[in-house]
Amino acid sequence: MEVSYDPLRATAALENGIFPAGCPSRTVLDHVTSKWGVLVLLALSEREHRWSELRRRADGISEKMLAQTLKTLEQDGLVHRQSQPVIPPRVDYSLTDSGQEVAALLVPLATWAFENAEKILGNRN
Amino acid sequence: MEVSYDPLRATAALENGIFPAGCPSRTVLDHVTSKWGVLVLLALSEREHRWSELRRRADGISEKMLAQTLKTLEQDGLVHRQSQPVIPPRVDYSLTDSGQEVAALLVPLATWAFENAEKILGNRN
DNA sequence: TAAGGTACTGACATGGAAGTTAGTTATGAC
DNA sequence: GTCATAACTAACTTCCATGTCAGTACCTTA
Repeated sequence: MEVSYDPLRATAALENGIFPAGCPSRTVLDHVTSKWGVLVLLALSEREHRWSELRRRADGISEKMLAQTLKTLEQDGLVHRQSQPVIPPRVDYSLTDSGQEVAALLVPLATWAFENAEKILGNRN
Repeated sequence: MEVSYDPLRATAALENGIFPAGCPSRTVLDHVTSKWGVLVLLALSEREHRWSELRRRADGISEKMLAQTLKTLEQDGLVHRQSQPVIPPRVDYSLTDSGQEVAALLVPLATWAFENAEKILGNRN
């Protein structure tokens, strides 16, 4: 998968007023940068996960929030849900092509946060 | 400015359990991916802005939220605040080096959101 | 026989994020 | 003399994201 990024179009997009309030890009941005959305996308960027694995990987998430987050991302076409009719139930979640695109952009961001966390929060004292 | 990104360290960071709950990276990530934080960083990635300019650029933001967001980003050492002792007051905000680093990662994300918003929210019907 | 894993859903509660309104400071414009 | 402006702060309120708890269906293991 290749993530294409044309700086000219980027500039055009951000040029005047950035995103007006209520514009769809805001909604999308909110979904993918949401507290739990980021973590789920990051986990899935590595490999497919099943429900219970995600629950452990996104440390601290409640079941309700995991369900909600996955539903949103699935509706957005970023996450693919595949349930197998077995007992006990087994559901696998993976990224769609679009999902892979965002995840690829999210990973460097998370890495940056991880590497700079100390320095940044250190300023605070 | 060059943003260095070493995929090996990235993998190490994300390898086990991603970010544990309550870990500082989560806080940092929350700051830079917050609803208004993203918009402010994007605006400043272009050029220095004064308060009232940011207020217009981050369409829909309240004064309270702008103040709060800027204060957080300033404490994090991502945004530099320079006030001039003139009447009426004039305060300019710009990115620090760290700020430029994150902003550089945020721009492609925002661009992606902008370009894919229609497609993504279109799924929804 | 009862306890536990799996993938959920729904009702209810709450805390923190966000909005609203008003006030401040000092000056220049009318 | 009073209105506007710029960049805020503080108090109060509202609302939504999130948490908590309970329940479901079916099977496996102890």
